[in-house]
Order: sequence, then structure tokens, then C-alpha cells
Amino acid sequence: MLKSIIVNKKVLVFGAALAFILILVKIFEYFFFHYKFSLETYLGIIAVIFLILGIYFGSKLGRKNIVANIEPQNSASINNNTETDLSGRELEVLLNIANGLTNQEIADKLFVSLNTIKTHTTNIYSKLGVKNRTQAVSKAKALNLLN
Amino acid sequence: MLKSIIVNKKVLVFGAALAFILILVKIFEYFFFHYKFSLETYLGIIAVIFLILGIYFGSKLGRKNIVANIEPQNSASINNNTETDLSGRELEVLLNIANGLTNQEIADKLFVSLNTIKTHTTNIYSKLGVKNRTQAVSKAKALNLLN
DNA sequence: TAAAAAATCATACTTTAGGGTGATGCATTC
DNA sequence: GAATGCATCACCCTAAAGTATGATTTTTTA
Repeated sequence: MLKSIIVNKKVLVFGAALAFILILVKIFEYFFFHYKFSLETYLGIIAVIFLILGIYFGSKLGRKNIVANIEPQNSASINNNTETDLSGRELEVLLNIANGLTNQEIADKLFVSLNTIKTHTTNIYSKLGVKNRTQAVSKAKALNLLN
Repeated sequence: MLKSIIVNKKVLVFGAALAFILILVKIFEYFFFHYKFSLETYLGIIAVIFLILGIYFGSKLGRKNIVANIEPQNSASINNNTETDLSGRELEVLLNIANGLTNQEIADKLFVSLNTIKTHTTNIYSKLGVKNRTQAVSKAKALNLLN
């Protein structure tokens, strides 16, 4: 049941992507064909666009796997307090903070904006009861959330 | 430094992808053009292929980031390099940094000025070959200088 | 399916960190 | 006694981090 729902969602995304492809192809056909692009250029553009599109969808789909990969590490944690429970994304950000990455670098890595990372960090600090990243790392290690 | 590496990685992936695109386009040109596919079909195939390619790369990229995050945690190597030797005061500052204190708090604690702490931190980063306090803590732990 | 939680992003602002440069005093050492 | 290393401090500037507020979208869950 749950699995089928997930599968259905993936199918939906794929279906939407395919529909999007057809639409884009049509648009390209009507707009770009009036210009004298070489076929190579034309195909290159198409390829690049859909490659980027694919990377976007791919990284989005891959996120589920990432969270699933991280969670087992955190299950070793002793503290199950709901108050201090971090979401998957927050843990991911915290991990990168612990590795010394700047917010901008984390944003680039996770393909999101700097503001999103800032929001995450703020929430992390709030949940951990700390006020900066070094304290967060220190606290997380004390709570066995890291290492 | 770290930023440039990350950027270079992305550029590399993108460059490789583009090179792959060109190769594939050529292959398509030589092989498929003898058959009489309609342009739409042709474009559709290209689009689907590169979308899938993109999804593959996208999910792979996401997964690699995580692995890169987790790996450093296991590499608790013991390094006694003289190059990374910190002075007594610098170690003291580093310890307080690891405990999440701000420069101002450390200055108050050690009864020196904020500027002095800043000078110490700059020297610490230089000696450890890092560029901020979180990286310094991470590196110091890896070098068994802390904990 | 509706509600809750998680993830995303923006804008504007303040604070802290970090880089560069230069300087002083005080030991130790060659 | 000149050189070196350490600790101290100042000023100026840029970059990064953090706060507050409000919002949308997606996902999960009851």
C-alpha cells in the first residue's frame, strides 16, 4: 500500500516529465525552427535542457535514498526526545556543518538556496538549544547524533 | 579553496556531460539518420535519453555528497606533524572554540582583547590549513588534538 | 481527505567571523 | 645582540553567520 503509493508518485513524476518533454519539443519545433540553427546546435540545446531537467528530478528523487542512508547512523542515538529531534534534512545540514562547510557551500551541495540553509540552521539551533554552529556540533556529539 | 574544489567538481561533471552529449549526437547523426524517423520521434528519443541520463547523474551526485560527508567521520587518523603544532595559547583558544564559545566570550574568559583572539584564530587556521572555526575543530579532532 | 510537519525561498536586518596590515613587549636562542 | 617565536593589541574592511518574519509547496500522517 505505502509502496504502491510511492511507486505511483514516481510514475506520476515520470509521466509529467514525459508530458513536459512533448510540450517542450512542440514549442521548440514552432519557435526555433524558424531560425537557422544547425541540427547539431538544436539537438545540443535539447539535450542540455533535458539533462539539466533530469539532474533536477534525479537529485530530488535521490533525496529519499539519502535520508534513508543517514537515519541508521542516528538510530544509535540514546536521546529520543521529541523536542530535540531533527528532521532528515536538518541532520544532513548539521552533518555538513560539522565537516566545516559554510552555509553557501552546503546550499550548493544540496542544490537549494542559501536562505533555505539559513532557515535549517536556525531550526537546528532552536531544537538543540544552542546559538551557533560550533555549539550545535558540540551538542550533537554530546547527544550521539554525530560520530 | 574548498569552494573552488566543489565548483571544479561541478564543472567537471558538467563538462563530462557536455562532452558525452556531443559524442552521442555524433553517433546519432551517423547511425540513426539513415532511418526515417520523424523529427518528433527523433527529438523525443533524444529528450528521453538525456532526461534519464540527467536523473542518473542527479541521483548519483546526491548520493556522492552524502558519502563524502560520512567518510571523514571514520578517518580518525593520528598525525604528529610538526607543521601543525599549535602554541599553548592557540590550543587554549581552539579548545574554547570547540566548546562553542564566540571570540568575544573567549576573550572575556582569557582576559584579553577580542583582537588578540582574532589573531590567535587566524594563526590557528593557518597552521591547520583550514579557513574557519568549524573546519578547525573538525581537523583538530582528526589530528587527535582534541577529545 | 484534511491537518500537521517538513522543505523550500525571500527580504531586511544585526552580529560575528575573518583577512590584512602593522605594531609593541618579552622571552629564548643562535 | 640580532633573530626568532610568542602573546598582545589596534584599525579597517569584507564575508559569513545569525535573527525575524512571512510565505508557498511538498510530504507525511492521523
